[in-house]
Amino acid sequence: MSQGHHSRGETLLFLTDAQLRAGIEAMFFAYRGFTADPDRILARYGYGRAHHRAVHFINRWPGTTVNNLLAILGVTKQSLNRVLRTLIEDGRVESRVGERDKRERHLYLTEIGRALEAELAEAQSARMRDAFRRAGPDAVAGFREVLEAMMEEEQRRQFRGTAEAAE
Amino acid sequence: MSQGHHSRGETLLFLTDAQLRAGIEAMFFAYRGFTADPDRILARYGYGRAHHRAVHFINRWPGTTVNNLLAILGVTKQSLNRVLRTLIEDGRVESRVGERDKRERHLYLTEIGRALEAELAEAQSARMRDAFRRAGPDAVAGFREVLEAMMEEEQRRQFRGTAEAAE
DNA sequence: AGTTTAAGTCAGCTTTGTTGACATTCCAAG
DNA sequence: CTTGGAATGTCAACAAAGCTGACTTAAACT
Repeated sequence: MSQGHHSRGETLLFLTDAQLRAGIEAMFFAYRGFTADPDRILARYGYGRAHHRAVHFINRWPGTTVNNLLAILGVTKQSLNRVLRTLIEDGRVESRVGERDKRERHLYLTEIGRALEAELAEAQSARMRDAFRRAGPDAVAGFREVLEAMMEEEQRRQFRGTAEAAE
Repeated sequence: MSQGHHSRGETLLFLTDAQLRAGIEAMFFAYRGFTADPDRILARYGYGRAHHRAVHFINRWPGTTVNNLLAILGVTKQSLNRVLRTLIEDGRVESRVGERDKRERHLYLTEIGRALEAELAEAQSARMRDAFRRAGPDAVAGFREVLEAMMEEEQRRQFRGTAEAAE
């Protein structure tokens, strides 16, 4: 059992198995809380988490192509397509054939699509804001650092892209 | 955008939409990284995330009953049962009739069940340890605080239970 | 004796992932 | 110019893992 043996001049962390396991369980429980509010809203519309993710990232990058979205979401195109199809049928997403390259489809939220996105974002932001307020500014910075360090390399690059585009 | 502004007193935080959205996306990407390694291992055994969760918590609380596990995992018994049945058939989990109350089944990992758990835990811990080391001790404390604040009330109580039992 | 509780089963449905096959479009080599 | 391959997106079918509802069995409680 890895005794967290301190060490190094720099990091000097006692990381026992118990601490790591607590971190793992915290991720599990927190992620459930994180998705709970949107899930309730989505259920009212007959949507699932996959719809939420699509709507979120289309809102984030209007005009993105299906392929772009695939790379961000990390699912197969067939899986994304099903979700996209229902959103388009319901008039929440618009798919425009590319002008330069007609193979591509550019995706946009419609008026009611934006309304849905706003409703979901507000619910999720409220919980995040609450958690941030309770934990305080220093904790928030640490939270972000650890999460970023936990991503796969490719996701980290994507995240940095979105995060700085956000400022 | 979003100047973090540190007015103290309590926790005055300026939380812009961009900051909150970055937090939301960080959770999304980090959770994917968090589950990526175990997913690869599970696939080799023909298991899924549901099996991982069951094995994790049975290891955590040996002798726990089916009902306990249901409360922790937050799924229906039909759903859990399917997973549990395959784990028992494969000889990774043992189900013992309760001595005090014979209606109950107490769950334990077998030798090979513990081996699987250890393999999964090691992979997930490695990434967590790495993230913790890179982010540093203060960041880790913040990470834990924010995650705990993000859980639903009931999950938070459960987590505190597991976390302190861990120390 | 009658009710409640714990566990499990059967059936059927939904969401969201997967592969495989296929149509359309673009582009570049011949 | 044509043609063959790569890129993009769609359709079909299947699997994992959630869900609800109805029910059984055994044990415990009152």
